[in-house]
Amino acid sequence: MFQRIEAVPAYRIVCDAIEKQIMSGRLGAGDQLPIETELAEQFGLARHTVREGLRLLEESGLVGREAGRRLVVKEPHYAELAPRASRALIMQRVTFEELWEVSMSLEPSAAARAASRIDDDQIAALEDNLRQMEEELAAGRSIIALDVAFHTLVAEIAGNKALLLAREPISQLFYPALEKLFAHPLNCVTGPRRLADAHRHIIDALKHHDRDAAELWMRRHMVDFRRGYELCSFDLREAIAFEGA
Amino acid sequence: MFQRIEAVPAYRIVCDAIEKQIMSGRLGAGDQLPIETELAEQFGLARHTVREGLRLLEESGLVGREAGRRLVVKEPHYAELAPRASRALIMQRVTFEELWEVSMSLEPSAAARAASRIDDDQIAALEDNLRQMEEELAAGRSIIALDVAFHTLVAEIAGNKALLLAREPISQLFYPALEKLFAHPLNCVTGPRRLADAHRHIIDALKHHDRDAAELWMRRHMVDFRRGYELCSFDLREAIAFEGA
DNA sequence: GATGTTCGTTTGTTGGACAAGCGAATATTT
DNA sequence: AAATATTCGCTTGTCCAACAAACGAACATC
Repeated sequence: MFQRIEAVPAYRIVCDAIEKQIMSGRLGAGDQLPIETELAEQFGLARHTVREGLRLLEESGLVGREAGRRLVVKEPHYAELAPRASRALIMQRVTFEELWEVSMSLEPSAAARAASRIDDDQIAALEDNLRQMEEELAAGRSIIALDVAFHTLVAEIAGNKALLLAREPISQLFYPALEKLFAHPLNCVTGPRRLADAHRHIIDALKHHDRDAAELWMRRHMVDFRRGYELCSFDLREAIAFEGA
Repeated sequence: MFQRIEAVPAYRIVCDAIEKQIMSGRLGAGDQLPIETELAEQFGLARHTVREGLRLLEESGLVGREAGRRLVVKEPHYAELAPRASRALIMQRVTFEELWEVSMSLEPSAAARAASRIDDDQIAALEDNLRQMEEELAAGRSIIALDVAFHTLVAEIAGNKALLLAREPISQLFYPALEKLFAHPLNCVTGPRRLADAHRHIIDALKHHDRDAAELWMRRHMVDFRRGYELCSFDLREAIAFEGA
């Protein structure tokens, strides 16, 4: 007969109100928010209550602090949204197989699209990534961060904001998976080598604006990744490990 | 020569500290957090500072309030993470084309996977969704929410947590796109009808555990969606409109 | 022209305080 | 005895008042 009532604390209303101003365009990226005392006065609340609302906004990525100073409205960036999503997936004990399946859908088509749109600067950025990778490889250091960065670069070149946002949390989670893979004796030498070679092929395809080749090599690259995982007898259905830092 | 220094406010340290406890498993989903005064004592901070940290945690979805009472640790759910991501995409003025492209990668493979795993209860849920849709259709009401729900159902049946998280923000944004589409005279009648028919075909394929048919029909369904958009001479590269509520 | 001083502004932090909602225990009524 | 009312303690949400630290700007000094 009556609807469920749930009280909304004032600090949440503050957050929603400011968010609404932002989403409606009355506050745009770069604009400064009024100072806390002024907000408190406008809302008719204590400064502290307003501050709690601002913390909510801050964590949602809509506003940011500029070097300890006044809060400014921001466009949330996929790189800030991703960690939260990654955390959620870890807590839900996502498996390698799940991550791989989604990447298998997204990465090849990202490569294909990137092939159509890539320009010289972007080619240079990819080449640079590969060069650094070769250096680290020669020095016997880890290339995992560079690998994750490479794939993000390709996705950025593809120029699809939805794709970028969708794939980043997943991409980040390959970090621990790759670490595990390259720590295994069966893969610690050939694995990174094959990875760099695949990136070489992908870059070549992108350079020639060859959609099909880019897609194909990306697909092979992903399949190879999974095969390496299986070769080491890792369980594809086991939860991805927690990455400490 | 020296690294950049940036002061970290205490409330953020509080957030990070508690988050670390959660991610390390020392605090698991369902556990209650200590009360605010106790946290303040342990951290050696004022209660208010701790509260601000808790607001950050709250917005990140790691803790939640149970009916105004004590905070409990939660597993962030994709349905809570999605709105933030959707907002980010709207602010970045994501286009229909971008959303469609990603969905074109994700939805068909989700359907294929769902075909392998679907059980009777899930079939019933889909059938129920379609039945409701037919009702709304007959009553001349909007079927948009049911359409979005249908696709989310299929993704849930696919049983891939990473997929679910990746697609939901995008799926949500088709809401305004569909509204625009079905408001157009060219599509307000045939559009919803074709949509329901496609869902019928998809359900049939899923029922028979026919991966290929499910994938094919989902793909056709998506292509049809785009075609409808083009038919109405809508600009695929225009930013998706802001959805008020 | 570079460095130091002063000062107002704004945020981060603290302390103490109180009302309201909730759970549990206890008292009261029928 | 069962249902209802009262009381009480706990915890959160909110408020008020205050101060330290960082910053920007204007000004003074060397």
